[in-house]
Amino acid sequence: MATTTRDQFIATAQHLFADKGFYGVSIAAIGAEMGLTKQALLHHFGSKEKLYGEVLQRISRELMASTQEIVESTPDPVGRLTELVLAQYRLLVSEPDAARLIMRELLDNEDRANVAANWYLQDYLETLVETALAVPALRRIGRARALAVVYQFLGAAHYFAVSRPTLTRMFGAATFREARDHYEGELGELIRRRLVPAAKPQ
Amino acid sequence: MATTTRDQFIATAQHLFADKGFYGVSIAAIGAEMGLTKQALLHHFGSKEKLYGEVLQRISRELMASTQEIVESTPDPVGRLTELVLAQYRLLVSEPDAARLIMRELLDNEDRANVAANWYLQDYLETLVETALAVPALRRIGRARALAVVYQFLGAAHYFAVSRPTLTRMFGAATFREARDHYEGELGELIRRRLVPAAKPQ
DNA sequence: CAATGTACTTACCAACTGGTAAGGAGTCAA
DNA sequence: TTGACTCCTTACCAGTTGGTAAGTACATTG
Repeated sequence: MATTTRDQFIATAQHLFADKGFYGVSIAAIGAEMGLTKQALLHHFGSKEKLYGEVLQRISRELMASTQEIVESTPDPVGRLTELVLAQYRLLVSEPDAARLIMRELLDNEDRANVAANWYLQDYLETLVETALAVPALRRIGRARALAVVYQFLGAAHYFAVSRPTLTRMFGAATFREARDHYEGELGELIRRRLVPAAKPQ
Repeated sequence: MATTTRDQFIATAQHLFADKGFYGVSIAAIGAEMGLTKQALLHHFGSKEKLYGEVLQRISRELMASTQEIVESTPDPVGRLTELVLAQYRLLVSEPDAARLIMRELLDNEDRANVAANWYLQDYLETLVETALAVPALRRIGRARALAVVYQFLGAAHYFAVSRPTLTRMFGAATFREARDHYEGELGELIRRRLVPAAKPQ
């Protein structure tokens, strides 16, 4: 409970930036959300961009942590690849603000602070590709094509993690919840089927 | 070539909005991009939001067009579902600005003008789900779970359509191009494997 | 030629943007 | 009790935001 004002700023900013994007949120609005003035924010972080950078860095660290752990504990490539994606999915779904922010970084294509998020994503993708190339069914596929395969897994995970508001509006809360409850299992199924050797040539 | 100023405004705005988001682009900037003042823009559209709405509407119409056509021409559910996703993928990849804008709409969760994009997406998803439920391997799966399955396909497609800048920066233009060249084929493979009846219980 | 309409301009506005400067209130150590 | 430090404030700034008002330049039409 001993969250410092500084940490609260980061948390509040993460939520607002996820909601409206970097340009959509003013530092005054972030301050107001906490009952403070924007100068309190500037006192702690110096500038809006630096605050944004810290938000991104915190998210990156979180998302990177699980990867290393799985790599070390799961030697079998199929299991490792599956678990790498599913763990990432769980993280993104459990922190939708983080998921949306990363997605925005993917879109923004500006030089701003997105280096932080990209470092994480690059490391993560690199690991996925390497693992994919160790899967028997994918061994002779080549790096670029392996990237295509794992990117589909990641897309299926990340896209859903970002879609709750829209899907809820479209299909209602109950249907969304049911879909969400099945999503991880279905994602596992999708991956498993793709990693299995091709069926006999009909 | 007889593009009116109005159409040019929509095209320019689409590109800039895709790049920086609604709040990241000023109407003055859109005008300047065309060598005009922002009042020229206001003359044609009345307000920034209305322009944004028109951009979204145009994209929605484009993306909706292919769907109906495929539904009518492809009776087999597996083929139809596959083609619905692949056609959407092709469209999104061939118009990355549109893809990025739709993705932003997915994130924004504001009431602004995103109704336009959501109408398209809802119709499209509804069609996907219906088709999925007609696939033998998915028949007894339930609506919500079918939504989960097709959403994975869409995620795999849309996510990649949005990622060129980032992937290029990370892996270089050559690797990206190679991955892109394989992506549609791999996406088809992913879908096919998921729609086939489950393998014999190991 | 006058009238009307379209496509644009300059001039202006209040509100807000991120950021600087300076100071107040509290704590803590010498 | 004095000085220094942290955390926050009010006051202020120049630049930008979306938008209004009013006019200019130019066709089209009567």
